[in-house]
Amino acid sequence: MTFGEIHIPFWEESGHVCKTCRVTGARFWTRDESRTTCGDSTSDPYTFIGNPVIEGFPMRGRALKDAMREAFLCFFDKHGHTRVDPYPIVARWRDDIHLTIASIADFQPHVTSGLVPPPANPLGISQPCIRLTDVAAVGRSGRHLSTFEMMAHHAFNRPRDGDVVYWIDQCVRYCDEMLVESFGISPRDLTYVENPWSGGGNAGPALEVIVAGLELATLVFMNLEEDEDGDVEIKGLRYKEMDLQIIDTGYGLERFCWAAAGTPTIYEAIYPESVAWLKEISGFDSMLSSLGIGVDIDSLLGELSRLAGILNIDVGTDADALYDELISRLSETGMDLSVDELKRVTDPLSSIYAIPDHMHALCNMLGDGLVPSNSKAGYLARMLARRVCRMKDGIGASASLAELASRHIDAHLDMGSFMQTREGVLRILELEETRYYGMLRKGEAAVRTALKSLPKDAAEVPDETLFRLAEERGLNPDMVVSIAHGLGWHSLFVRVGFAADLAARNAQLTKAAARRETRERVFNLTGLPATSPDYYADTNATEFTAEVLLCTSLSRDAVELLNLSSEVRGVPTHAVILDRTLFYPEGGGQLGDQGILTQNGSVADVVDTRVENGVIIHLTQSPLESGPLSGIVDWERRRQLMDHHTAIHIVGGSAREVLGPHVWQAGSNKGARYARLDITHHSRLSRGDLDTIEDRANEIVEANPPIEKLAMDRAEADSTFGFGIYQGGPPKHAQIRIIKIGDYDIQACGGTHHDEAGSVGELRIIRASQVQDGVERLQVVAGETAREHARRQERLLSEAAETLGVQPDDLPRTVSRFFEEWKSQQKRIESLEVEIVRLRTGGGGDSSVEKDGVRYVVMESGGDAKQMMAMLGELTRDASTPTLAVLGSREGGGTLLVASTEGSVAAERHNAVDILDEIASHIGGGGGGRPTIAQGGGSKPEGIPDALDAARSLLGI
RNA sequence: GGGCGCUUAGCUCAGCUUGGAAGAGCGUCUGGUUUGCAACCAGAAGGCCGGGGGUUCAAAUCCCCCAGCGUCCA
Repeated sequence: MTFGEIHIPFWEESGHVCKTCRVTGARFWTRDESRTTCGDSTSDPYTFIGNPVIEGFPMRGRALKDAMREAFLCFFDKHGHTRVDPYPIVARWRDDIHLTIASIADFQPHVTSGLVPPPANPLGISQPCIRLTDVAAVGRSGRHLSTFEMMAHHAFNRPRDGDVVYWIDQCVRYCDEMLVESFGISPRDLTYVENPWSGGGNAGPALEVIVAGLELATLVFMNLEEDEDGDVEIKGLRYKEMDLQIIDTGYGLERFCWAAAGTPTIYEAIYPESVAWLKEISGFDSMLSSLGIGVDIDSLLGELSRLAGILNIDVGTDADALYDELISRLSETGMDLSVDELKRVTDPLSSIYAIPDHMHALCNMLGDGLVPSNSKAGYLARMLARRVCRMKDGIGASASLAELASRHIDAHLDMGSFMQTREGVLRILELEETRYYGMLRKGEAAVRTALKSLPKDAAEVPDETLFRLAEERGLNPDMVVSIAHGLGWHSLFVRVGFAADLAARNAQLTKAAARRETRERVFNLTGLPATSPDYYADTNATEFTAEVLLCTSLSRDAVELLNLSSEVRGVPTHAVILDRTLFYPEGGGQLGDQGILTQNGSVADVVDTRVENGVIIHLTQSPLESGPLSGIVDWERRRQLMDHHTAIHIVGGSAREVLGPHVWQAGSNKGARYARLDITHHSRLSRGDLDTIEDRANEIVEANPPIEKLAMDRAEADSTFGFGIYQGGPPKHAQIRIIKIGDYDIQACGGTHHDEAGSVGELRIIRASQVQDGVERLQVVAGETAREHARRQERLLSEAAETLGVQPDDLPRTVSRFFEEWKSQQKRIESLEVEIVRLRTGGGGDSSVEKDGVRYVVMESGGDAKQMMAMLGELTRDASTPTLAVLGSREGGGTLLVASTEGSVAAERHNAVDILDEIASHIGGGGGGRPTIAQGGGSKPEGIPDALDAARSLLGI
């Protein structure tokens, strides 16, 4: 028996036989002795279309999903599973993925690694998921979705401890019984295909559950983890058995719905209202009848779906070849139509199908408090919003994005379970749509410029141009071509295969970027026990005694790697590890403590404190011996850090209250000199907004609620307070510390905080800046720093006011008056200079010599380069008097200008650059320019007369 | 988190590759013209070319830093 083969008593008991698929070669189990294919091969078309295989579910859309979900969960309720509420769709408890992509993602990494117990065992769940990897196929394949619910039953086993809930045999029994009993699937239609799974460092045998050509579920038995010394080898990697062995199942809710509805595509089963409405407002049916194709649309769609299920529609596949294939397959079933006709049906239809799917994903993401952005998870929301905008415009639907959302929410969602309000979602989508059209408008100019050199009858846009427009301007090739058509390039089209090349190019760039350097470990701490963090017991304590466990010197490279904050004064030379400490190490955005360690009368300055794996490292400027010492934390600094940290929590709570539930902490930094808080928000913040947030924050400070510090298990904290507590990022431990400031703000946080909010004192939000789209950075000062900030502002004002000799109140008016005056005087100087030039160069004066129809002007003009240029203009611009002028000035180390009247005999006869090169040596410099105008400079102003003489003799005058 | 791009007149944008007199369209103002117009003609005003360094005889243009904005990817 090799890896992945599954022998269980259930097979024999239930009359299953093992077969090998004649198409794919896969091993599969079936009750149908005559079967020769596994059910999931190119020879297994969907047979449930028009002929549902799941019975007893006559409803459609949301009601169908609700009924399916309930039937599934109910079955597992009855079989000893605890029902667990779904997790949010934005995976904020993880730092490796942005969106929840599977039910098991809820329990990674801490539960699956064994660090934290599962919320229940075994458990049943229906987890909304979003996967955007195949987003391009949504709407086209008939079965792809970007968002779906993964129904699942999970069990977590520890066979080594004799703690086994159930394993493969029981899992398959549950699955089989449920499909047959609860959903009325005919046992003979079921196949179980062996398809071992591996990925992300784990592996295990797995079964795909197939009915009527449709994969309904996957049962994964995760029991292996990557290990160099493991005894199982899979795809070149070695694995060993895990302590924790996990039943990881996934049942596609929407696929169950489809199988029960038997509709041509999955979209009609779950979004029937949206599909019908979009067809209506886009005039799809009238378009169809005007097309006059003699084929029944429903049977055509059903046939397409059947085929699309077989033909693998992927991003980057050659669409034309696919269409040819479809046409020939269709004609086999008696449907004759041209590629063009087929496209005119499927192109708008794919949008009509994809829009509800995208809206579902988008509303879920925004409902969970996500703010569209140009990076991270927010970008994924923006991408979906823009895809919808493009598609709805493409099919000529007049509804706005917000209208689409409004209808979608009414038909398919329950806003009550969301963090964001309905108004909030619609408002954000309005903004997104505005941005989208702004981008398109700007895109028009970008396309015009990029294509400028391309002839109007060109057929192809250079690849490089398309790549650049896509990356810099967000214009995909189709958009570029359609904009170009509007601008007069009528024959342009996107070359076949370009989309695939673009995807490949992105993949390559991504791969290159992924080669990230693994961070070097600065300290070698092996064998050291975790330091006792005594600062938690009493955040006001500053003096302590402890034992030195280790003191090592720091190399310059090590100091470099530490990336010290600007608040660290001096360079640390040693790292000191104690058994216990009151020094708070940098963490959760709060900078490390400073202070002193005293031993036998000698004092070591602690300039910063860090932590690695629970071991706290004091960075000192002198070595210490093993043995006892006493330490004092710089209380002034620590107090300031606490002021700032507590203030940041209060401001976060206040911002959420003022701006809305989409406000999340996107990062923070708390030093002694200032603190900043990055929050997610869809618009720029005005000073008025900041004032409102600041006022509310100060109200909270004045209300002086107690600050509770609770230690809790992760699962308990999740269920008590919700996922909002992970403002500071994914939790790193099984036990987490909760900071609860009244009811204003509750977060998991490892920082040091006051015991009462009032201790923060004064709190001010100095300014807001945008760190990325959708993320605003608030600069906050509190306590003494707030007072210092106010003093500093006053000083700036009074200094500036003093210089101008006015009162600070009059500064804005005075400054703008001075600026206006400065500008108008600047103007006046310029016009006077022009006048001077006119006076000095009138007719060339005495320096003018006429020879062979050319006027020669060689003179020392004075003035700077700009004035001289103006003079040259006066002298040479008049085409009726061909002129060659040579001007010199002693300013700026000596400046020489040579110019001729363009297009005249003077220009034909002389090259200004040649003349300049000849004479520039007299001022010890050089220069250049065009044949009709040259300028140069040097470092010997006194050589100007010589240079001009040289010019005269050169010109023979 | 990693790229790439943009910032020039009140607005929308050229100019930068290859350094050499700061441009266009729209808008504004003045005058003309017209029964009338999102009309036409003539002219004018309007620019710290985002900020700061550097290279150069010379920088909107090349290099570095900062800021603001946009966009792609993870």
